[in-house]
Amino acid sequence: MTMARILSPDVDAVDEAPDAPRRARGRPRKTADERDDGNRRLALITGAAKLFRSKGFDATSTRDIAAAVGMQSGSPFYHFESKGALLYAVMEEGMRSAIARQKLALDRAQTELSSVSKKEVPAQHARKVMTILVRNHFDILLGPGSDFIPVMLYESRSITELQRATLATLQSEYEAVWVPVLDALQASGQLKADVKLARLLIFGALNWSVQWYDLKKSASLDDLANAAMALFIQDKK
Amino acid sequence: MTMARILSPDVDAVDEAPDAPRRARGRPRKTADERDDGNRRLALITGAAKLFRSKGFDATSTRDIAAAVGMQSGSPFYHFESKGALLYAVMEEGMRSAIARQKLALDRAQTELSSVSKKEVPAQHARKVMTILVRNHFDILLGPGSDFIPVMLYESRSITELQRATLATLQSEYEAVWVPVLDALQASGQLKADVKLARLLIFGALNWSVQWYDLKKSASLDDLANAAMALFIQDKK
DNA sequence: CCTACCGATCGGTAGG
DNA sequence: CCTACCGATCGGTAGG
Repeated sequence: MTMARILSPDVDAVDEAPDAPRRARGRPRKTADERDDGNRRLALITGAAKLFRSKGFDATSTRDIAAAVGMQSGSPFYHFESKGALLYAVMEEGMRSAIARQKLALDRAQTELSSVSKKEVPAQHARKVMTILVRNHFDILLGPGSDFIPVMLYESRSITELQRATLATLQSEYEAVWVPVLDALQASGQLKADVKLARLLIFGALNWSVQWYDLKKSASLDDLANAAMALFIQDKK
Repeated sequence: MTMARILSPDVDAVDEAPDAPRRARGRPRKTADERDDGNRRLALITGAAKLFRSKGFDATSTRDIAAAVGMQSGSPFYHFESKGALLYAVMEEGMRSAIARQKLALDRAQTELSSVSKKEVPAQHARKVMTILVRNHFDILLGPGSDFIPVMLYESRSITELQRATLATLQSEYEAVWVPVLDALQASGQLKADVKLARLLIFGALNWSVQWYDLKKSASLDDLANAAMALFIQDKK
């Protein structure tokens, strides 16, 4: 899990500072406390994400969040400037994690695919990559610990324009991976719609699943991914 | 516009009551006032819809709504029991209007289609009907006065379970029209995915457009509908 | 991190 | 529908 490192780079940086004021050397307690600091921050983000997703940002009080991680009502503000800063932290962490997971999924698939058929028909290759991307996206949206991205998708009204702009950069990074794949699919006749609109519509279809998907009911994430592929991408004949 | 009648059936019913207590016969002022009552109620719903869509339900105060229609802070509660009741009224009106508009669009298309080709290939027919449905759906989501359905789609967390259940009935009515069309498209090989999942994914793709569609930018609603059709529905060859 | 607290806002109501 | 108002809740802070 790279979450903690991504979340609070500053904490790690201070860890080995040469002239820490009143920190006795070799006292393991302090070190434990510091790591705890990061954990508390992370706990707040995780707890907030869960509540923001289920109740919405506005309907969640900072007291709710504090209680969820076993703090008193004022304590979250020791870690975050404001409720909005906490929301933004959830979203940014969600995007960084999503980008990392997408890279990982592609790398994993890359080695598998290339070992099977080094020089495959480009159209077939594009289809396989697209399947990986879709399946991974469903995992990010609906899999275990999937509160961050849904919060980002459905609560972006509550962050500032500047924060939205920063997030947009990360979102572009995430979507950039899809563009050449969609281009290739269109070039081979497997995707008929305008590529830009197709991308928006496809993400809509996937992202909306947050509204209706129920783990306990029938369809698995694999089923979902297969249905989405069958719907969007035509067979190359 | 059938909105007013749909919204407050009770008002119309009382209008001709034989023994209205202190209402002088033939005083046109009173009649005007009563019609105004309906207008105020409708104004509240319309104003609330606009605010709920742009700021969200929780972030909109009943004072905001009152101000938007030129009332004092407590006055909305003369027309609605609670803020939640106002939200629900927006949603229910949105669904009833959407169902009515969908029927209208289909009727209009029906006469056109049948005059051109009385006995058409079923596959071609299904495709045309689907195009009508998609285009109409975009109109409901993004066209003029399109605040009601977006509010219903994105604020349903804030209504009660019972209200959600009632809305679900209306939503089923709306979606029921799509089912045979999708079945026909699948039967003719123009739709490859599982029909139920396809329906959910397609509605997702359409509904998500609320998040990104910008009237001022490039694509028209026709463009959108065409792109969606090209993406989901394959050509019958 | 906790305790104690503040100012602001909010949904809603009584009484006209 | 307006005026005046209430109780509750909320984000946030000071001071330890």
